[in-house]
Amino acid sequence: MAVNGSGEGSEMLPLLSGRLHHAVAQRLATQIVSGEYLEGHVFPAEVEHAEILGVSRSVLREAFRMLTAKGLVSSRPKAGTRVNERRKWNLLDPDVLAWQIQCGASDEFLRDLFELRMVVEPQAAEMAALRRDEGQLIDMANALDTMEHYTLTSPKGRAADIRFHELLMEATRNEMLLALSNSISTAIASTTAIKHGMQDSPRDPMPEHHALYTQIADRNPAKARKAMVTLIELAHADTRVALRR
Amino acid sequence: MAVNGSGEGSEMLPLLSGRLHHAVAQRLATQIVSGEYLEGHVFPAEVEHAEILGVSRSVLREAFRMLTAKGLVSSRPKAGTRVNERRKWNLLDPDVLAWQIQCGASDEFLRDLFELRMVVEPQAAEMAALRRDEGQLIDMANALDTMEHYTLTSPKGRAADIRFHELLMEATRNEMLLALSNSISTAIASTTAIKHGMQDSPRDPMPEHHALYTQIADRNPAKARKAMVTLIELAHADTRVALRR
DNA sequence: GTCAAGAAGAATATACGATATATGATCTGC
DNA sequence: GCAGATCATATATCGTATATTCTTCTTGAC
Repeated sequence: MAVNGSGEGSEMLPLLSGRLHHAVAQRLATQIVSGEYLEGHVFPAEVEHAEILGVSRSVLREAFRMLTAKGLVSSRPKAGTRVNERRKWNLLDPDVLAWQIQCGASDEFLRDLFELRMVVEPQAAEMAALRRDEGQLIDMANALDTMEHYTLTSPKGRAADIRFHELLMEATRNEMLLALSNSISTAIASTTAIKHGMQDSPRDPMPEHHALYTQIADRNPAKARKAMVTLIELAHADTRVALRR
Repeated sequence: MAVNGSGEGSEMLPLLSGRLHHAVAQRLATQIVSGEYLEGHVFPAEVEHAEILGVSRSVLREAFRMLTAKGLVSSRPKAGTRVNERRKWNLLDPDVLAWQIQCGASDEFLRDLFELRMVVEPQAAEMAALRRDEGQLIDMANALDTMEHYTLTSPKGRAADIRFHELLMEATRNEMLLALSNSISTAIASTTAIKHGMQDSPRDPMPEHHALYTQIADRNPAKARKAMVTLIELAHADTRVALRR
């Protein structure tokens, strides 16, 4: 079998959770987004690289396919596989977003992320207020209830939070806004987990959520927008203090 | 060798342009987004599927890795590989976007796409007007010049158009907005190519582009926003008539 | 007799290694 | 400076072994 031969390989593969190629891809991706391998870096030749990592070439190749699909690397015969310039990365890919947060989000990253939210979500709140149907409204109310009950300190509460925003985006009846929201949500989820993983009591996020819900229920686009702006501003402030800036 | 054995394989692989796995991935992706294989569809077992397509299993697997990375499919042992529900697709991935247009964009798709542009780009124009520097302004002017010279009927002209919007997004100094714009641009580029591939004279798009440029040069965020709104509205109208709706 | 829980089996993706080919960057010669 | 040869490299194929998990059957209890 010899997954990790003699004294050889790095063998810090993260405990081999699921599929191997996925683990390898995650490992390489993390090293890339963390800046350990910077733009233009060429990886060792496949055969050598494979035995360094202690996996077969097929696994390594499939891992690189995933990274290629997300724009992180590109490989050409003879030239080898190299790290792409940042502008080629699929920054909105959920995985890429998650990896970046996992590797310690930079100040600029958080600024850009919340700025993007501020561009998209207030407008989306307007649209949701105009287009939502009764079923979505009920689901949103339920999501808020479970969110209030479990609070953001528990995974269930955070899931409800995500579900609420997802329903809101669903109410815009625009698939692409929904996709964008999904990407952002997964990113935010990580920061939220960090934020509430710390003990210094996080502020209660329910008031602004209820306010937003009310405006959407009332079909009031202008006020829904303002409520969303407030919500994002508070979330941004919370995240900043939680990450000590 | 035996890429396509006896009377067997489908062998309609699109002329084997670049890498094989890429071609296979594109073929499968196209069939998925076109609705030929709908949500929940399970593909044949790897061995069988590979010989149906006339490629090796490794190639097929690597192709599926790419599709998995983009959320189109997911595969588990014993269960096989199946098409994911649409809400799991990375709709903002440049490739996914391009594939969808290539397969004939639906009305809803175009509506969503331009709605997304209308949400993001006017705001981005505001930010660009406030944050652009002189270098970017010069590059934008050059892009407009070449765009005007070659017109949108030539690839060079279309490239200049894309470059102009890219520079605008770059001027927002927000990496994620830039990434989002890149995704949208590639999608729009395809429609633009179609639009100007038809003879019924396309309207001259330069006036609104120059107007937008002027407002950004003047650092006037409010007017830049309005100029962008106008530009998008016109583009949307053009696309709609070009695609006969 | 019906239903639920558990165990045996089978089909499948996953992983490994060896080998052959095509590509393109680099060097060589003119 | 340009054309061709060279050689390392990604690419592609095949055969085999393993791990997973869905299916099905059995077993047991109600």
